[in-house]
Amino acid sequence: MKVLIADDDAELRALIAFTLGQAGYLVIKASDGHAAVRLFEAEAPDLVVLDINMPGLSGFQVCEAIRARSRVPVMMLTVRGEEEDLVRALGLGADDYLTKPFSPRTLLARLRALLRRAGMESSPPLAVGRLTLDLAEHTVRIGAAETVRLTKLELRLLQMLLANAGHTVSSERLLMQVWGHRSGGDRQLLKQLVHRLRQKIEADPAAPALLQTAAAGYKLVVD
Amino acid sequence: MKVLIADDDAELRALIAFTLGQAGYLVIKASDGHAAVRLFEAEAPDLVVLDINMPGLSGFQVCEAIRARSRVPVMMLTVRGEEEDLVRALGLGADDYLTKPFSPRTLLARLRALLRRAGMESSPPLAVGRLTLDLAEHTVRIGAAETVRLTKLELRLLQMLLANAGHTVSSERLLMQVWGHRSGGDRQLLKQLVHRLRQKIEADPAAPALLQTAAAGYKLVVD
DNA sequence: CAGCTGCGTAACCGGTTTGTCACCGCCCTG
DNA sequence: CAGGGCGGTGACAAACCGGTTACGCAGCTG
Repeated sequence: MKVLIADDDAELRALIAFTLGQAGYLVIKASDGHAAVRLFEAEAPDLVVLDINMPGLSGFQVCEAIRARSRVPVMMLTVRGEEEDLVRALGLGADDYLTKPFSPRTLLARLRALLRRAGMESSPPLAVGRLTLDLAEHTVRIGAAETVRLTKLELRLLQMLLANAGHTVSSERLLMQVWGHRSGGDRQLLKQLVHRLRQKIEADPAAPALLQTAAAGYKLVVD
Repeated sequence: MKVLIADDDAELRALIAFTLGQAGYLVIKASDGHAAVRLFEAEAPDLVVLDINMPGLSGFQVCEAIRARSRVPVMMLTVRGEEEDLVRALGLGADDYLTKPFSPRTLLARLRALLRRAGMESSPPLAVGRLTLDLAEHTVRIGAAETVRLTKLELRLLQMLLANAGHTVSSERLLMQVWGHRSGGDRQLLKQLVHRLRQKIEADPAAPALLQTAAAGYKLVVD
């Protein structure tokens, strides 16, 4: 699931990106309206989060440009009390909005509600490097090879790693994201799950090329 | 267009009723949760506006009761800063919410956006591939074969699958769309319904050609 | 009232998935 | 060099999942 974030406030952008990244979304960032439109066309995100006040094109203009060619869900960010903005944004085809300041949790809840409404079926499989992950079908394809069926947990694990492709993800975080809670002791589970996943996706499971062990965690290596 | 408003604040209720009345909606009012549920059943409104804090049943409980039997759009009203409430409301199946205080204009804009969205979804193609679904008659025809009578639930299930023909629809989503239930243990129901539907529409129910099991859900296969 | 239909519930079966345990080899350190 | 920590591996049992059969209950209808 690819999300485009457009906001000129670098700090807020980073916060949102971090939150969504944690939740398993792939995040693309833009710091002004022109970049947002460009990235939208280049990356075809599944959801767009737009600040209204931006240098260059305003959020309104970006929203309009997006709506001219796509019905992708758009969430607008506004400052409190600018009611005119809301009416205008919704009129332009935005699907929802958030008033700053907001908490990450609220953002996530609203965003999920939006995606649920939009029908997640339309989400194209997310691809990074040679890996193509199809969330709906629970499958991966590696390069041009056969597609492989994954179980629920394997899918979640791979999704997390893919969302942070190239970077190490700590065991603790994986444990948290895949199983939801659980205290420290359960390294064994992760060990097993990684093992099972490697059996499925690695050409030579004994010498992992994709899912590599890193200090205190694992990382996905893509070209 | 009939709208049910449930709020214990008489003044706010009147304001909303006036606003919506002006805008051409037919308004029904309830001052507590029990009345809301009763009126909902008696009047079958097209949209519901629910305050969370009400004597008798809370907005949550009313929302739950409504979702148990209908997919009508629900908008919740909350007081500012009760973030827990928002998350919970959206989790219960509410479609949108407003934070008090809000202006009539905002309410109207959000409400229209909601109806627009709900309205969009009411245009599923009736015929896809070899399948022809007749919503009014509660029947399907497969290819040139006999038409088959479907029950209400079977029809809804098939309608959902048809709307996403060729793509997997998750069990959770189906559960939600067909019964209105919040996701939970009720996989049994879906299992049964799928079984019964297969008996009716599959040439060989033991080897489904149309309604296939997919990872974490089902999909309709059309040529 | 008897029978039918629609639908929720329970129980069972076989296959898959997941959790657990035991053991291995490697590296690090005392 | 012995021992402990850590990741990888294989084996096995428990839990889960989808399909199926069976039953119960409510509402309708002749």
